[in-house]
Amino acid sequence: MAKQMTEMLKGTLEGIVLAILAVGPAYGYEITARLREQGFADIVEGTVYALLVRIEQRGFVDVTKAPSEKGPPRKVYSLNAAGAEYLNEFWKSWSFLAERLEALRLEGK
Amino acid sequence: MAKQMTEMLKGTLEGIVLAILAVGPAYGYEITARLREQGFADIVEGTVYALLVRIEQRGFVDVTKAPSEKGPPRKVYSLNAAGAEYLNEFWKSWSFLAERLEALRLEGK
DNA sequence: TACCACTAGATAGTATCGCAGAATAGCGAC
DNA sequence: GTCGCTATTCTGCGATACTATCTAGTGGTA
Repeated sequence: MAKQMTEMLKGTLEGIVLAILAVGPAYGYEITARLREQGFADIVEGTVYALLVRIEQRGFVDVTKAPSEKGPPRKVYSLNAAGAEYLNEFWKSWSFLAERLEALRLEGK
Repeated sequence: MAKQMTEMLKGTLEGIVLAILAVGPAYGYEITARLREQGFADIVEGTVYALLVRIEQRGFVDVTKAPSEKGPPRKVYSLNAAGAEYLNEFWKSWSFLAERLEALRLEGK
């Protein structure tokens, strides 16, 4: 993927993962796989796990353990109230940015 | 500013500045002022100057000096062919991200 | 003179992402 | 029963970009 994507993801990936969790609880491995399916082919697992640790420490998600058929137990994350509010702020920031960029794109041609 | 914006700007601010330069040549102080007018109130000048140095070193802009009525001479940046192409790639990355996020936002409610 | 607006830059600090690899845990084959 | 495979999580280092704050030079004005 374009190297620009790497930098663009900083700050947005967090929102993306929170948005995924807003749809329903999920665990790290699953989230990574879902991102890959949706076209974020180059997102490394380590990145997702680190992000999950961060949002857990900031209290945006609740965590439960669930057994897996194969492999270590899954850590299932679900968005809580604080996380939902933070996600809402994220959407505001994103909307602002997207509007500004759309305006610039039109202006440029 | 929401702290989210700071991280979100990484990778996008570069595209924003290039898009501004696509409209017409401009110098650093002017670009900063224009960003502030457009709602990016908290972007500090040092950020813009550092960014301009980067895109100059990567060969995306041509630079000329122009005298100022008040103050030191202006460094006027204008987008060249390489910069235009890079900006085009930026728009592609941005479009992809914006589409994915829009889909997620709809899915979430 | 002193201050303000304009213009450019430098330094140190912080946060996020990529990469590579280790660690853990269950299941089937041999 | 141990070897290997898959699923799942975690960790440490390096690269990059933005912020905050400061330095510094020019010219007009009170």
